[in-house]
Amino acid sequence: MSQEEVISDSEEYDPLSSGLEPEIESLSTDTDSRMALNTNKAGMEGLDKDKINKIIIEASKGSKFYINQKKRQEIASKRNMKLKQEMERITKSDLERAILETNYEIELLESTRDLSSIIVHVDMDAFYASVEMRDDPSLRDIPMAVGGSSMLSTSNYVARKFGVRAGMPGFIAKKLCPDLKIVGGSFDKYRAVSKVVRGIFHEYDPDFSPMGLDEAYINITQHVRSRIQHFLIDNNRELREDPVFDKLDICSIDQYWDRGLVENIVREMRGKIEAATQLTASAGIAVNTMLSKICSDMNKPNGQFFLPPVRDNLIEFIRNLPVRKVCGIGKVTEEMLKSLGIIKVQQLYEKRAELKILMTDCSYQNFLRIFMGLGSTELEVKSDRKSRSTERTFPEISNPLKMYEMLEKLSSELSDDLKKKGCAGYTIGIKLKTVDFEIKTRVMTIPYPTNDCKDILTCSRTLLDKEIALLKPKMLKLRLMGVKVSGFGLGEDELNQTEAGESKAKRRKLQPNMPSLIDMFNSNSNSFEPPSINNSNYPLQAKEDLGNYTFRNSLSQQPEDSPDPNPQSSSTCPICSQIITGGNLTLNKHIDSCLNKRYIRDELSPYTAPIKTAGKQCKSSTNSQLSIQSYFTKSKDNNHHL
DNA sequence: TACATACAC
DNA sequence: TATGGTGTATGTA
Ligand SMILES: Nc1ccn([C@H]2C[C@H](O)[C@@H](COP(=O)(O)OP(=O)(O)OP(=O)(O)O)O2)c(=O)n1
Ligand SMILES: [Mg+2]
Ligand SMILES: [Mg+2]
Ligand SMILES: [Mg+2]
Repeated sequence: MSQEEVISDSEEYDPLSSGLEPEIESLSTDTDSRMALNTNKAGMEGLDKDKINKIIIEASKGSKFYINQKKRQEIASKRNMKLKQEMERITKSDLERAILETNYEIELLESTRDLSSIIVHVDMDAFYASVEMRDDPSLRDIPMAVGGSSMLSTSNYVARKFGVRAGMPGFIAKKLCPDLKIVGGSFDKYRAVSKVVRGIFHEYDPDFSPMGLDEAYINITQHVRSRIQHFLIDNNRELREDPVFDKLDICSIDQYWDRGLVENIVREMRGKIEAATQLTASAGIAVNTMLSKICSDMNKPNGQFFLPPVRDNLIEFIRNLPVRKVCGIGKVTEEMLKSLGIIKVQQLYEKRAELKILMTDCSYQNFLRIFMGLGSTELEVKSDRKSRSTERTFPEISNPLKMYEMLEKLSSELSDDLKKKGCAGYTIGIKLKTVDFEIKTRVMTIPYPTNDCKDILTCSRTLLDKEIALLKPKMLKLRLMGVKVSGFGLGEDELNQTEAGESKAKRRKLQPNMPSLIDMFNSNSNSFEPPSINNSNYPLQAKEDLGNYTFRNSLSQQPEDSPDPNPQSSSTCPICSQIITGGNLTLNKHIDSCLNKRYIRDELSPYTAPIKTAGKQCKSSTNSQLSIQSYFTKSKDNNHHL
């Protein structure tokens, strides 16, 4: 039972935990949350977590990945301690005031409660794995997963019993389950299946909202109502025999939330999916997206769960759940809340005043809505994509020439993709992941939108060169590179349609006369970024295929072009463009200080979980401050509404 | 705007 | 031997 006793033999000496902050360290409750098995998934109930985690940790220990996870965990843990201390320091009077405020906000929110919509969340069971099992019967009864030895996309339910799940490296999964069969996937196949499934969703709600390939939110309110209508008034005999009405006593359209009817219709939809694809789906039925999403997991696989549209029912339902079940609350938020003593949604409610004081308004509002069981009752119209990107993991690269080659491939891919989609953006970015799993992103904005391969390459090279220069004399060792274009503004099609579009288009019409990026770099006139310096002293072996890129030389000097400057000369800081005199030592010191300004803002990084998940943005709380104030002025006269 | 972080699938 | 790829939202400066 007592874990302290069990782990004593594996306890490590941790230099970070000695000395300075003994009381904080001793309070640490979270040591492995980032590495441990995440059982928040259907089919993973009742596993021997301790045994599985031991294997996972054992297989991971000492790896660069593990070290990085540990580091991040430490940061989050410290942030959580501090948060807890802040909570303990809240004064009684502040708390009382916050309770009054929060109760009033709850009351306002309560008045927005809408139980009228039937929101269904449908999600395919073990999607990729099920497709592969369907197509290869030998996989059907054995533990299997889709992916490779370094990463699994998903696993079937047999494998989940061993702790094997999506996002787990295959080689670790093999340790958990030596008989695990790992098969490679084919995205095209899943996309094709998805198309079929979406066709069925469309029959029930033309405005359904897909989330990824295997799931969607479907508002079937209208479908059910018109189905009743036809059943009641249509003289068509076939419709009168609509089987979903079997043994039900439906005599009015107002009975559209009838449990039997709604469940039959959802069962029918799942049946159509299975008939069309030989794959099973599960569904959740509730009054909003937040709840229906949770419900679709309740009876997985091949099941459905109906949450009655009754306020007290759904509040009881949600409050008994661990906060982690809620979409948008992941590992980090779970741990953060745990440090405040919050595990179940009920405790979210009990600590509402503390949360109001401690959290940003956005997070706090989100927690309010969660414990009240509120969510989106309308599905959002699919909004345009805001960015496109491509990235790749590879065996370590530390030679910049190889990095350039990679950027070239990525830029070309991204450019093709952008052109195919007919979009172009002002902002070009790169993503780098070092072999230590540290992630850097760098972006630059240019004066006109582009989807041109050369432009993307030029910019991404500039950004990369800057990082290389910055890190010198340390070597940049990468395991991943990526390129991204964002800031689309208006797409090509839209440019000439709206009025705003036209004026924007006009502003961009200087394009024909606008110098190309390359020209801008060459002329060095008023360049939007200081010219990059690549005076790194890596061994740069000339390669045949470098000749293709005439702009390469204009972009950044080759190492021999800019040898290490005279130790006494002045140079430009690649970060702030300031001119630094006094040789390399001074320059490096300056760069270090710039680096610190740039990357080390705060010992504790902010807590930044995204709130928006599915459905329409909450229209509520546009002016909660005003509401609170009006409450206080009002409450002087009548505070009975508390 | 730029960057890091968290989350979903 | 080995820990993914694509996209969005949020906090801070
Ligand atoms: N980290 C992840 C999670 C999921 N997927 C892919 C594979 C899944 O099959 C598909 C759908 O994701 P789900 O979360 O719905 O998981 P499954 O459908 O596999 O299982 P479940 O039955 O729990 O829905 O997305 C992925 O590539 N990487
Ligand atoms: Mg699924
Ligand atoms: Mg899914
Ligand atoms: Mg969650």
